[in-house]
Amino acid sequence: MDNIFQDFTAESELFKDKEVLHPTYNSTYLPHRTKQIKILAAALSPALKGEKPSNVFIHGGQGIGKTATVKYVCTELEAMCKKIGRKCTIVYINGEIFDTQYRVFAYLARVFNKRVPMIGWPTDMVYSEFKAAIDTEERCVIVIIDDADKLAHKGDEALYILSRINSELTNAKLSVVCISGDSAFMELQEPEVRSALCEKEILFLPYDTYQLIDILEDRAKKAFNASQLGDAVIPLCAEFAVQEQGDVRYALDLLRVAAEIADRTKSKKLTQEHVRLAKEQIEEHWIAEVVNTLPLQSKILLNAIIILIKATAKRYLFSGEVYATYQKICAELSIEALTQRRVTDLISELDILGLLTAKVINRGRYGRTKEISLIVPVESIQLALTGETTLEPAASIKVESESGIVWG
DNA sequence: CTTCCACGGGAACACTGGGGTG
DNA sequence: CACCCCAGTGTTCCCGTGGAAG
Repeated sequence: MDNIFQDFTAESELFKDKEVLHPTYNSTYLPHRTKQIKILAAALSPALKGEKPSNVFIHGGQGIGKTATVKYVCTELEAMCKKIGRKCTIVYINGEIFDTQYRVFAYLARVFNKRVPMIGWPTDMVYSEFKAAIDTEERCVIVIIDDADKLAHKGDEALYILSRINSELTNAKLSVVCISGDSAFMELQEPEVRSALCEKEILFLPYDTYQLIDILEDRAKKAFNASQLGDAVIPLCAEFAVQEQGDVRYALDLLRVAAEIADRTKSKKLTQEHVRLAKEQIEEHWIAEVVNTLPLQSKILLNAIIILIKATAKRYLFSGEVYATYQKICAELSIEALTQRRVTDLISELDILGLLTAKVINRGRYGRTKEISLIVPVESIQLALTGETTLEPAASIKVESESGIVWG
């Protein structure tokens, strides 16, 4: 009997260093971003003279090098400060994880060795702890807030406070670098906050096909044994990524997954066909991942939507019918149904996640509603939902066009 | 001009999981 | 220990509102 790990022991013929293709890999090779690097470096350079760097607002689409650029410039700055003996601390905060005012300041305080619980204290107390911690000596603190838009709706108070903290500091100086995938987010801030945080503004434009090819070729050189890489594989990845707004991460994922497929099937060469397969697999995985991490109520809602779509064969659904079906399913499962108000929000969340689109329309005499349509295959969602045992009884629910619901 | 439906903002509430104090 | 304070989350309740069909 073979050992179950037998298949995994073989050295890959294709990969030299797979890490390079991973999204967490920090590349210092940032072609086509020299302009942005220069502007950012100039904005932060006052730190070298013990002056306060400008607050910077960086925006542009997903996976086009914003974070990588900032991290690169900051590492360089830190190194230079060390060399010339300046105190400069750079704190990186991901607004998706630290998404409330309290969490941001608690984390910041902890970075400066204050013992602050991650929950429990009044926020202003946490804030004073942080302030006291940094103001003990002359130093420069640069706070990078990545995905600042994620923080914005629940914790935008934090941005406001950070934008004016310097007036309360005597020794230290603090600057904020906001990174946002959503360019509109800063417009929603109060005018004073906006002008304070946007002393410098840097826009990242999506990469075009040729720039993507550059980046991918560099990584591929490090990741693969060159002879195994088929022609036009990289251009194809680049092309697909351009369709995803020039997302490098997506392009690298494609390349990595394609290579894994080639590896698994023991192919001699990495081909375009592998890339196409990878594209499908990534999409499928993504849907499964998103659907599975949804709260139960959203899964029920999604279930209602696919049942309706399959039963009526309509391209668009209206919120009224979706809610009615949702209620029936809840009844069947003996789960308390949420109110329509709440379900409206859940639908909007599914929209943001990218599983469906929901457009508000007015049907005149027939009122206001949301026009809902899935933007991923019904089968994929159904597949992803099959694991959910709670939903199993719902599978028997049948729907008759407009008139209502019949039990099957 | 009315009517209709549900959108979506806002307040208020219940709960949770942590604090500090007497 | 009991007790109240605090931030945060998910929800309900209330309600003003859009805008084309009738």
